[in-house]
Amino acid sequence: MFLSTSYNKIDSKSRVSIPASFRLNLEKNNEPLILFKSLQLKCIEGTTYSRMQMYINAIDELDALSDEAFVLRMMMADSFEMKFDTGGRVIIPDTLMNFSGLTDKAVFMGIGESFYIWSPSEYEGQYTKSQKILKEKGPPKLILKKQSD
Amino acid sequence: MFLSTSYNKIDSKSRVSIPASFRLNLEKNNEPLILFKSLQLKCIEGTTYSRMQMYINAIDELDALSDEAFVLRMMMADSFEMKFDTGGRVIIPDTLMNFSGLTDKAVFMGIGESFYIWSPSEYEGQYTKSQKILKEKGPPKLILKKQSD
DNA sequence: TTAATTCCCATGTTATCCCATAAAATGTAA
DNA sequence: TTACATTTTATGGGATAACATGGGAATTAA
Repeated sequence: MFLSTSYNKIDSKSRVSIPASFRLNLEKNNEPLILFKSLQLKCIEGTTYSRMQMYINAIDELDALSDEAFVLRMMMADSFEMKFDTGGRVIIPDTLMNFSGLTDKAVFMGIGESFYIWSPSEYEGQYTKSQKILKEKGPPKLILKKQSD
Repeated sequence: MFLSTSYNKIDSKSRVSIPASFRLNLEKNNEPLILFKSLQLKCIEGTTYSRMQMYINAIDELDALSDEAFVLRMMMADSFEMKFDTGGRVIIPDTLMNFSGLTDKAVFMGIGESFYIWSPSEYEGQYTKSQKILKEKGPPKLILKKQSD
């Protein structure tokens, strides 16, 4: 799974190191990395090939002519399979750079099954927001159950 | 299970020994250790990989746009998988050190499925507080039941 | 040719590994 | 119980490997 947060530099060639622990997680499961525009937030989302496959399968469950299916198909069109260089870096496509407002620094934020890539300023804002929610509403009440897969 | 309390030193490299009994509990079940920011308290929380996996699974069950999911994702971003050196130590990430106010001494406090890491002063305060509540309200009334999983 | 892209190697920093020692706990025999 | 040996823990420091990053050569596209 993808955990923890790290700041990495984006160089003049749009190259950025994917955090080693994220890479390890992908290699361990022999999974290519997919980057795409987040549907809810102003950031890039990264995940495994097989989780992306689950999204695609989910589209088939929807009414093919519905707005939801339309939006999801558009998301697929803005998805990219990444290739790593020998140093563990990828080149972020321009459309994703522009969409997320990335320039020279990227914040990688592991959220379990996937991760977000933010511009530092956008990240700060979201983090503050989460702290505020936590303070106002308290921690989420969860019923944990052992997974069954 | 994580039980009992112990004080350990944090050295200049931010290394600290995880109490042997905690380590044994992890090794016995072949579980990696995860450290993360407590949602309620000013301390670090430690738990098993598989328990963290349960939290992640819970995210997918929630509405993706809900506040609960948002806070849980941030919790993942503030979580770290630890690697032990041959002496049973881990390096505590800077963000966790700062968040919990740790400097050169850590108090490990086992609470069953997970454990807390406090700065000594914070620990003292919490301990006194719990004693006070106990004195004022008396012992909590519990309904014990055998676990069924 | 001129960009842009891919590949490869160099570097400083940081984390990880490995060995040594000290302290504590445990065990054993008188 | 005492005295001593053995094992397990906690901790310190230095060597080594890994990581993030910069830059240049080779390759491809326009």
